[in-house]
Amino acid sequence: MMSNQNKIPQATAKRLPLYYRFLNNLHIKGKSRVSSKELSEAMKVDSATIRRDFSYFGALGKKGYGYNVEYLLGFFRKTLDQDENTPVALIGVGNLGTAFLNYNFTKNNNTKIEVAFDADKRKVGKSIGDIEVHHIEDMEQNLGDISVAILTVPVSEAQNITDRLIKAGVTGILNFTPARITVPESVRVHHIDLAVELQSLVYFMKHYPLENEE
Amino acid sequence: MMSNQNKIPQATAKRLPLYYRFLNNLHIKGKSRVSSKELSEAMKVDSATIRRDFSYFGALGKKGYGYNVEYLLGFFRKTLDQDENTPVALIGVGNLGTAFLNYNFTKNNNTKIEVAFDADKRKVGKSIGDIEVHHIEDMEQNLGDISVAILTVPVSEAQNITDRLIKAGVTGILNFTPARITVPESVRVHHIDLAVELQSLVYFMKHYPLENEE
DNA sequence: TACTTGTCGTGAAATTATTCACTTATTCAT
DNA sequence: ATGAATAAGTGAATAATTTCACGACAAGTA
Ligand SMILES: NC(=O)c1ccc[n+]([C@@H]2O[C@H](COP(=O)([O-])OP(=O)(O)OC[C@H]3O[C@@H](n4cnc5c(N)ncnc54)[C@H](O)[C@@H]3O)[C@@H](O)[C@H]2O)c1
Ligand SMILES: NC(=O)c1ccc[n+]([C@@H]2O[C@H](COP(=O)([O-])OP(=O)(O)OC[C@H]3O[C@@H](n4cnc5c(N)ncnc54)[C@H](O)[C@@H]3O)[C@@H](O)[C@H]2O)c1
Repeated sequence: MMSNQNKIPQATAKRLPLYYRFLNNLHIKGKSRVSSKELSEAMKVDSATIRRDFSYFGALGKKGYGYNVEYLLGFFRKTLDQDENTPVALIGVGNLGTAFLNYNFTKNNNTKIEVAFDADKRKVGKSIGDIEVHHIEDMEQNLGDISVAILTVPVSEAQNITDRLIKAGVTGILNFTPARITVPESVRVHHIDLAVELQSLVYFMKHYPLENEE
Repeated sequence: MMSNQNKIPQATAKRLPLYYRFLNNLHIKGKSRVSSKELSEAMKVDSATIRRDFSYFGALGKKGYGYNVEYLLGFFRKTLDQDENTPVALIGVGNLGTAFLNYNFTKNNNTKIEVAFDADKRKVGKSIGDIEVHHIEDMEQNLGDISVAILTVPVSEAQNITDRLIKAGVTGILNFTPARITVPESVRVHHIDLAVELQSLVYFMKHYPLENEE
């Protein structure tokens, strides 16, 4: 079962949480049946890609019928380990960090920020979105066994904090700073570079003109 | 005046703003020469990929020497149209929207949020990060000829606001809502789905141990 | 000058991802 | 029951991207 899991293409794996959320929404709306075509229109992913993605996990649907929403949802809940909660730490309670604390990824989601750190004493001791802000100096004492961190500190602090996080046992970092941080092979980093995203959107608009109106 | 054939691969185009920012930083630091290997280590992009990416624009380097930082930077400045400013509108001045307004993508960047809209009268009339917040009802009157929008409204409003943006002439949207919005062929949407990013990081940590990607 | 070193640019190979298009199982209407 | 419609699952084709690995050439050195 586990060796099978490793065979799933990364591109597929990245879409799984999206599938899960849409199925959950369909389930909440009371829909019991759905086709790859419907999913395709809702999620803007080609229907063949959806069928292909699902097929890596076996035959989850029925020919001529489609997919049973509840069954599929249950399958993905297990696959995405939605039953165990994953605690997350947030470092840097500034503009972005505060936004994340207030939002806290609560809906359809097993991830939750459980602790936050900042270097600014005016922020320490406060609670934002029910999460207490600790001083960064006490990070190691307050991390517990959390292995996932969201990094929203100034770029100049990014590598230094990263090193400390890794020493403290963190193995996954969602990095919002523009720094391309250096980590050992055993640590996974996903970069979300908002300035790059905006610039690249503008570049595509200018250089890859799209068809006009359907 | 623009857009030669779609010669440049999309994967390459997405990395261009990253290259630009790093070159700019090197230039500021007074570095005049750089190799693909150095760039690779700093940006965590394979050196062959960097050379390949650059080569789509011609022979920008010198064998045995590397790249001249100033020349390369100037080249990408033109390529990325860094000399013309691109005004951006932000819709939804909530947690995320406020963070973006305060930050405003100012450094090394030709994009700037110039106007913001919200439905909440308590927010209208205020200025955040020097950007005035207008009422969403007056959006069309205050958009001017802005063609890029950042969407940070509640998911339930996403499609409705999108339709209005497009009618008002917007052709590019950076969508932070979980909604997969429907747009005509002529409009480009980049989705940044933060909950999906976090969940997918966790999935990769659990199922792809000891490998690094991106 | 001649030799050594460094590094680009790029064909070719490898890998990864998407899409086509067809077979087959199932449902549904009559 | 029967036939038409539907839609999954998938082999094969195609497309996109990355990576290998090497020839060529500039720069530095003695
Ligand atoms: N806000 C945005 O819209 C935006 C957009 C793109 C990128 N970013 C990046 O995200 C990061 C955060 O941005 P922001 O706007 O929230 O910045 P911010 O300055 O508002 O917040 C940074 C926070 O980190 C804290 N901090 C500083 N040093 C620290 C340390 N050593 N340990 C712990 N906390 C420390 C500060 O006290 C502050 O609260 C930055 O790297 C920025 O470049 C932000
Ligand atoms: N904040 C996060 O960390 C986070 C993370 C992931 C996704 N998101 C998504 O980003 C979006 C914004 O999140 P947020 O936390 O900033 O939400 P928020 O509720 O804090 O902000 C939404 C803002 O939009 C305004 N608004 C409501 N209806 C509007 C309308 N019709 N026109 C204009 N403005 C309108 C509200 O007044 C509010 O100020 C949401 O769709 C959310 O799902 C946010």
